[in-house]
Amino acid sequence: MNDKNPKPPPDTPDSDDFTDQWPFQLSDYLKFDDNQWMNDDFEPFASQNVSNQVHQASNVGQFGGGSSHFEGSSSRDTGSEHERRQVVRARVAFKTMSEIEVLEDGYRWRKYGKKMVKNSPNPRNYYRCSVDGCNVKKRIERDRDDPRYVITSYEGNHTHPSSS
DNA sequence: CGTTTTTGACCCGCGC
DNA sequence: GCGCGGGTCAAAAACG
Repeated sequence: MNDKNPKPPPDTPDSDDFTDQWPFQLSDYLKFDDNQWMNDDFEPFASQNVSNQVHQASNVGQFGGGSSHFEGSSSRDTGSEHERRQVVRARVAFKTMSEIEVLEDGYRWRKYGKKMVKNSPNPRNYYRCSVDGCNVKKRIERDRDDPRYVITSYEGNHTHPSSS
């Protein structure tokens, strides 16, 4: 299903223009679904309780790293102007085989949107960190080819300690 | 009571 | 210029 020539990732030289499009296709990430672990600096969270669900998270791909913090005040303007927020440079994709889409990672997430994927009865859930100051986003979607698989994508770095 | 969830509407970028 | 697609926010409701 993905034997087609994968488009070479632009690698995002230094442009922070990838506001809403991944350099690769999700399929590319799925490539290392349950095989490799390219941990770079990521914090392995789920290492505590994965007995029920089938584990096998995929891995993490960290690009750039670092420092990121998005500038801008914590308070958002009321639509007066477009705040140019610098997206954090951290994207992670996970493919997990579990009936539960919301895998516990030790953080509290607040759902802020649900969207139906076109051509697929699989809804896409958007989560955001509930902690004030932390702008980590989480996207959960089911594999359209294998509904039993769940694809979790993380964006950003947590700047707060985990609860448990 | 606080927080979260839920659904719809709205916005933005891009394509044609 | 308008439409499409995706993403986000917002208000109200549901829940602990």
